[in-house]
Amino acid sequence: MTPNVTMQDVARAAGVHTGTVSRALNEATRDRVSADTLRRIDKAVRDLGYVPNPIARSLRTATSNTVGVVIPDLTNPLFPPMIRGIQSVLDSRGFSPLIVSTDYDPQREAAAISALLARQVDGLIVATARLNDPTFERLADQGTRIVMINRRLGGRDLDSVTADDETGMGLVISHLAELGHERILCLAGPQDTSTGVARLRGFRSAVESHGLDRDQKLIRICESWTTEQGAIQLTSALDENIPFTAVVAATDLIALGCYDAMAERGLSCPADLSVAGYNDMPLMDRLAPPLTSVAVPQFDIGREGARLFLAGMDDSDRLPRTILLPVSLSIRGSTAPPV
Amino acid sequence: MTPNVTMQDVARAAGVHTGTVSRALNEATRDRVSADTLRRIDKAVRDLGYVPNPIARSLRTATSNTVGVVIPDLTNPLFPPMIRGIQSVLDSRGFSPLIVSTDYDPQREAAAISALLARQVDGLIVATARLNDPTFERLADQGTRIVMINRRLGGRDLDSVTADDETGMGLVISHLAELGHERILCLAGPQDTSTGVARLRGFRSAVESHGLDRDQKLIRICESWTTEQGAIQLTSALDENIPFTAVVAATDLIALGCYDAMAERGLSCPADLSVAGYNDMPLMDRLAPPLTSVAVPQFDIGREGARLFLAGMDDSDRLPRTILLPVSLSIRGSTAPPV
DNA sequence: TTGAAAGCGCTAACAC
DNA sequence: GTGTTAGCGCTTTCAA
Repeated sequence: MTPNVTMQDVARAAGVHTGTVSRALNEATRDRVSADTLRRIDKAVRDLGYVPNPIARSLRTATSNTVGVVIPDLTNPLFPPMIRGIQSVLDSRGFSPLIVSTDYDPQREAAAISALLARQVDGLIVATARLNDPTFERLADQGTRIVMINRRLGGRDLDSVTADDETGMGLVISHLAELGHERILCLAGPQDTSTGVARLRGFRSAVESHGLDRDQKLIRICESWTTEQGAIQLTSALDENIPFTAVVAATDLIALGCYDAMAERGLSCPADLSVAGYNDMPLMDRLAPPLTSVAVPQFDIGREGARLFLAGMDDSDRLPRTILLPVSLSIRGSTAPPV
Repeated sequence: MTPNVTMQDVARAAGVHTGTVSRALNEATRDRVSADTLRRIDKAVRDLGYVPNPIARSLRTATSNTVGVVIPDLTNPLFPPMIRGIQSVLDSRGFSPLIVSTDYDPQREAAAISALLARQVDGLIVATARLNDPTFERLADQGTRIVMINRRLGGRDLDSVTADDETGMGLVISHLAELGHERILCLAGPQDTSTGVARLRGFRSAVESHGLDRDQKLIRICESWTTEQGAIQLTSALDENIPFTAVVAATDLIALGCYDAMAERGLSCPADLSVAGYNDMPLMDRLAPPLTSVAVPQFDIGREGARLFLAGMDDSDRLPRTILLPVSLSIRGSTAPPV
């Protein structure tokens, strides 16, 4: 690889000892070195093309300047912008993200987390929280720095950054109510996640406050956040002949499944049924028809999550913070007045 | 964090020395330890919940079981599936990818690569190659293991996995020719990349072999692989009043730009103009209209790239291999006979 | 087959 | 302000 020039070499070239070189190269201790020595060391570093070995540093300091980023699925367009947000903050502080994809599988998640901890990450930014999973609280108790993004835990809250799901759902329902819809089908997400629960709660309270039909049959829980589940649930709702004129999905992928189910039945959107999604992922504005959706600030979620993480690094006993980011409604062609 | 149990602790518990523990825990040297000792060590490991510290291991062995993955843009839907492919292979061998996003910026790329090398990655899987960039050849000469995916280098070829771009472009042109198009506009990609060049070459030779119009004005080079460039280039082609009935874009994003430019002019696709993309990214089948595109095996590109990487790890002086993966054409609503 | 010992490159007490 | 010293946790000669 690189011709390994070590701190020893620099020390020799500058005529000082490695301890001094270390001090000179460290932001925090740099001022404890005389200006002249500093100059000689800097020159030696440049001349030799010295680049510090972070492995050795990590071994000594037991910190790795590395943070594990736990994502359910990299190919879900929701997450890449969050990762970008995370990287934008981490880069500026010399931290590197170690990204793992868990495929929504608790087993894989556990394995991935063990691997990350073994690699001595300085903490975790986690987008896969489930409500009744003690894993992260336990880790936090053991001193692992953890920030939840996208979803929160059930019990004691750790640092978290999520979008305001209840409000978001309220925006959709207001919009549909204004269009004149009275019976709205809700395809809720898995209820073992904070987003699944919060969006459903938002649906319920908005339906109530707008005086819409509160028929329990208008609520169906998807088993997963997938297109397939969206199609299955809408199909079976249609099969049951429950009347409704609009459907709001807990996520854009579920809404895509609605498109599929409707296509299969020869139904057209929004003529036969209005459809709204959630998250406003990239490309949702280009679908046929363009999807009305709640826009969540994906990049910002990542960015704020990383900031929270760094803040925690700087001050270990801060109280956990819960950040709720604002959402907005992107109104498009998939929603229209009922016929 | 974790109550740090070290190899020392295991050695003590098993009544042996650390050297023996090390041998026992290493696949390659495990058979040089007696069955009895092995048992005691394994028991101690379990009892104490010992997990090896890869940092210390890396410092000693100068390998990190880590590979840098250099991606231009994580939010480009083309890349996440490749990363999945990479992870699927790396996981099984205990390697971790270190993913960096360069934003198509050579400066950021250089910085990212330095950081990766400093972190002692065992090599690089690179999706950002440019034709006349000596960086990677130089690194390879210095002994860094490198696999190019998605794009290749210009000169001496390193290990690489790409899709068969010339053939792919041929498929599109054949399709359009069969529909009856004779003047096809090509929005080629940047010519400093192998994909940009190969797809344009494929266009030229297919146009020739089908006896279509070879007007040089029907070829325009985009400055970047972006929606914006697609819109700009199509708009200016339309402004110049060059006649054409179809446009083939070097990439789906460029094709999306064509959709935008056409919308702005009130043109409709495919009635006024057929449009074809390249890569067949996720969701392209759901656009309005669904985009005809060349499907490249994104996951497989990543997977084969990672395999090549591991093969190189196992046998340092293999000859570089160039893998060309087959493509197929996804015919959809954006292409139709000219009117 | 196992033990002893050295050292990967760095940081951090502690002296001076 | 700088040198000295002692490791961080592991692997790998070399002997026994």
